[in-house]
Amino acid sequence: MTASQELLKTNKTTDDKSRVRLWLRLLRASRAIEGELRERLRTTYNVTLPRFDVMAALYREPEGMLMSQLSKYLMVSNGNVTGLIDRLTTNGLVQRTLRDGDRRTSVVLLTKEGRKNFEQMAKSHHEWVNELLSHFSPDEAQNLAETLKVFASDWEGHPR
Amino acid sequence: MTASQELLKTNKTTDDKSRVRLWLRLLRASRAIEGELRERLRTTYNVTLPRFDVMAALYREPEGMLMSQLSKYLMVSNGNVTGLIDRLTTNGLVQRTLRDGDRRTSVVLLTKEGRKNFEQMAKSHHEWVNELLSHFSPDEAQNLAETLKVFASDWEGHPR
DNA sequence: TTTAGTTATTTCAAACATAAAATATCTAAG
DNA sequence: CTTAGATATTTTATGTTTGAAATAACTAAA
Repeated sequence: MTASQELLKTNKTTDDKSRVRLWLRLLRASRAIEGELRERLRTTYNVTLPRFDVMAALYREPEGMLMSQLSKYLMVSNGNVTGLIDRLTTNGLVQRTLRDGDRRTSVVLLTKEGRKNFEQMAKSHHEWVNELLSHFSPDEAQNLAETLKVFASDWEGHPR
Repeated sequence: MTASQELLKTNKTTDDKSRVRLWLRLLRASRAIEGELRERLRTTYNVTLPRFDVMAALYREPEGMLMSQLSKYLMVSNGNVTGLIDRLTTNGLVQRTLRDGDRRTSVVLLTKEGRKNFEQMAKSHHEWVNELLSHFSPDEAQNLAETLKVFASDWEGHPR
């Protein structure tokens, strides 16, 4: 075996292991942060993480979003969004409106109460994230975020 | 306002935004990868991701694990593990044994069929992860993994 | 216009997940 | 020995999530 073949083999192996390890670390990191945020949202605001996520998505779009847009943006199934919106609607935080000429679609948006409610939570959420990621310097955070950008663009369109 | 105060303020702001952005990217990345692996596991092996995760954990411990160890390692609740193990047991992939002198605990381990079954899936899983993370070079992957190590150590013990 | 195919959403069944309460067992202080 | 507290697991109620099937509405070709 030549030196370059040896190098190639070595790289392949390192490669394999390092990527799997990276994936496991990535998964553990997000589970840890997600779990902590979930608990704080629950104890502080009596809200679940999925509901917070929905409200965060809707807050960014004052004009509202289609169910399918929400589903794609949050990367969860359509049926899942239906249930979440149903429950948020029951609580008066969200409302469905029929605005298009398209009667299949319903535009979902935060109610006034929903916006007010979210703004409070968002402030805490913001601080918590900064606390939980305080290990990273601003520069590190920026670099890391840039590195992870690929996924957003590469896979955005994947239908579920 | 002095120059240093200005700088401080600027840094604080950058800081805030970059960390939140990092968290959102991290979350999107793991959701994207997780979703893809979930689908491939389902279509190829007719297994759910949570069950795969349990089997992966047990595979690393031929002597078996306690329910509480599993729960902590996978970062999910106790009750959740009970259900997963129940279903895996029904399928003959996992078994509970009473080995200790402690009758509260049950040691869970893969059956022979479970091990054989997992080994097949693990091979594909390994390849898939390498494919899905192929955007990262081995060096990048290694560095990134090292960077994310903090979470494993910082939060490992957090009870849920 | 009719209708075949597409798109948007909901419904459904099963599984997954959480948090709190219940159960069972162990441990150790008195 | 008794019992108060700790530990390990399961049970329960509620909510989340998926994937497939059903429903409803739109679009465009014949």
